[in-house]
Amino acid sequence: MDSVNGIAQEQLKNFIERIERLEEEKKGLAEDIKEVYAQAKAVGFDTKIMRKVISVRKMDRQEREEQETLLDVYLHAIEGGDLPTAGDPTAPAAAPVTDAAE
Amino acid sequence: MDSVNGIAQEQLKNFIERIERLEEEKKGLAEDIKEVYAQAKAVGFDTKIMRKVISVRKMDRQEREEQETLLDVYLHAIEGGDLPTAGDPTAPAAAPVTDAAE
Amino acid sequence: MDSVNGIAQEQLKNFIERIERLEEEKKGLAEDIKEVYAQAKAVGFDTKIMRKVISVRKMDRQEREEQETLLDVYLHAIEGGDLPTAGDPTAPAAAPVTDAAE
Amino acid sequence: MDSVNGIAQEQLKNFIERIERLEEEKKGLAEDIKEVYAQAKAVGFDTKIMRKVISVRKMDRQEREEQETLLDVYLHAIEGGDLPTAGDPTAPAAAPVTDAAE
DNA sequence: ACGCAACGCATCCGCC
DNA sequence: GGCGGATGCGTTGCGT
Repeated sequence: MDSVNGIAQEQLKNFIERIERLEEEKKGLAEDIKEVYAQAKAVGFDTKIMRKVISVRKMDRQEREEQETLLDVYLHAIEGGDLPTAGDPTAPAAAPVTDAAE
Repeated sequence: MDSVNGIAQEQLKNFIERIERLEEEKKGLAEDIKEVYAQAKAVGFDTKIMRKVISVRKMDRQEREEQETLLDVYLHAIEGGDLPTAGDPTAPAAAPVTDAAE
Repeated sequence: MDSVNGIAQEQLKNFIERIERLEEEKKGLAEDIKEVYAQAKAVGFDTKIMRKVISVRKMDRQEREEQETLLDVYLHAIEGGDLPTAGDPTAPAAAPVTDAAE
Repeated sequence: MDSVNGIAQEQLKNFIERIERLEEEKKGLAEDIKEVYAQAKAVGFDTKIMRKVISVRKMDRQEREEQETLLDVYLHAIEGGDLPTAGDPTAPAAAPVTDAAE
């Protein structure tokens, strides 16, 4: 029993150390980012606006991805044979797919 | 004028791209961390407890650091000569209140 | 229907007023605190150091609390019977890593 | 000298304890506020919207206050005789009045 | 005017 | 799928 728990303990220690290591690195990157902002400010840029710009660009990217995903869903629906009977005009190929929207 | 603004614009672009790059990496690390937790959970560890352990260890470290900087600040105050001559009622920069804590 | 919405509205009004009242008081306390610092400064204390001292003491308290809750969480895990029978490799909720800290 | 520093220490201790006490109360109020939001949520209100409402009302109040202050400044300027020669359109009634700022 | 710290907000993850 | 809690981000205010 001792050896078993010992193994578990060793495992746990490893997990925790890995996580702490990764968080260290993450923290380091956060500091790097701060520094870049500081540099930008030092040469006269308005960091507040920069942040806005970055966040907008981020949203754009997210939006693009969402649309790609949506497209994938459509393509899948077609391939999968979920396609409504061809020739039936009342069954739109590009139907709501409501859950994808939410 | 065009060239001047062009330069600034170039600079800005560089700053923003650097930041976005760094944030990408940061995001990657966050994902790595999540994954480690997932692995730990998969072999039976309680992630909630793990998180608690990690946060406590983190606080330990932070507290040690804080105390060090507090000490620095004391020393600085003394060295700085801001310390009034003893007997001057207007003065002690800040006496140790350690015993008051308990 | 009118009376129903009227009731909800009344309720909402009460909630909001209570919150606003509480925030007023909070703001008042913040001002009191500022004032105490001002007094201390007026008689020659270094407020920067005072702030540091207070923050360190705060961290002390927080750390103590965190450790207590961590302990609780350990006990809970044990009591809860979630603890696997010793020898079950899938199991230890989270063994004490105290020695790993140093 | 010992007694002098002793006095200062006592004073410092008092200041710090007063501040800590006040911060305790502040924290208590913050918790109360959270609780009220929780209650509101429990009976079906959207706390996000509530927050918006409260912040808008706050801004309104601030705006009103700003305007009152501005009015005071005007009145002061008139009473104080800092008023530019009447009839001179180039000398704005709302001139800097720097000391009013303090 | 600057940097720092507190606050509130939005997001995300885990739990129910 | 909703809810609560935790984390990280951005904003504001304070002190220097």
